[in-house]
Amino acid sequence: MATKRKSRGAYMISAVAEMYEIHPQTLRLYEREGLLRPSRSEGNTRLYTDEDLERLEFILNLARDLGVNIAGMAIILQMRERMEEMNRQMQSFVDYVRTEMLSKMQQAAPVNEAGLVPMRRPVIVPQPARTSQKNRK
Amino acid sequence: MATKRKSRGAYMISAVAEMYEIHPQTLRLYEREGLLRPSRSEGNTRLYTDEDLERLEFILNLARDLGVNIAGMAIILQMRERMEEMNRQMQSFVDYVRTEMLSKMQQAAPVNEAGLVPMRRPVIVPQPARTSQKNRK
DNA sequence: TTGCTCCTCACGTCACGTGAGGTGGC
DNA sequence: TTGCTCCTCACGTCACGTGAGGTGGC
Repeated sequence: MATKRKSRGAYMISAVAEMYEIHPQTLRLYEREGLLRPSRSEGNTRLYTDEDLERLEFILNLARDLGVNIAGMAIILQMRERMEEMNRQMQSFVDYVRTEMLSKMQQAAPVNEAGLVPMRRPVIVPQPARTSQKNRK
Repeated sequence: MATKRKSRGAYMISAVAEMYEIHPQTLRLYEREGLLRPSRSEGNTRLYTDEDLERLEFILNLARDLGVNIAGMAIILQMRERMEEMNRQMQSFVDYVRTEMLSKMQQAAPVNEAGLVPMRRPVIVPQPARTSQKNRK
């Protein structure tokens, strides 16, 4: 399951099926249900990119290890994307505040940088959403 | 489904079953599977609070309208809690930054408050997680 | 007693995964 | 031609929801 991919190519369905020990029909099923969207060759053959495979690994974790059905996987994938977006916005805001406070402070009355952000500020450093639910119950 | 509750009491299983048109056995099933945790009376009778019912509404939305199975619901409920926690932390950080910048600024060189937070700052006001997935495909 | 509660066991239905069968392009 | 691809149809299994049946306390 922790299979690592190195190349940047695209994989045909039988290669993916073998890598993940999954039936080709199941891959087609997941696509029909909207969980995966591999591109197609000119001859209409599915081509799975590394990004597709990362998504597939997440899906297989939900399906096999956790027993989630397709409807649940669709929602969970969507929530995962929202959490990742929230993390990005949070990080961008934190970065903004750091630089903005720094420049404002120095402009007003120069202080050493460490003093600008008090050590007792709320801990908000976001843990990436990633695969963390795997480790819970 | 948008049933509103006003009282602050606790409900026995048949009352909840009637309110939500759900079989009492299904409520017991959801509890056995860990989705709901109603308290019990001294005589061991389940007592559903308003908080339990809010959670039940969310569960029924997932089960009936979206077709999510129990394993999926458990994960989605867990992710919902994490998103709510992230929103709280985000809001607390925003509040902190506002007050802290305000005080620092005024302490350094008094300015009108509107000038402290530039209008072009990143938009990060978090939409509450709530039931928003309902409105997406 | 009545009408609720608790529990366990069992069944019908449906979603998911998989297999078969037939087609077509590199 | 061989070995892949595409597709549809159909079946077995299992989870979910529900019903029955028997118990006990307000």
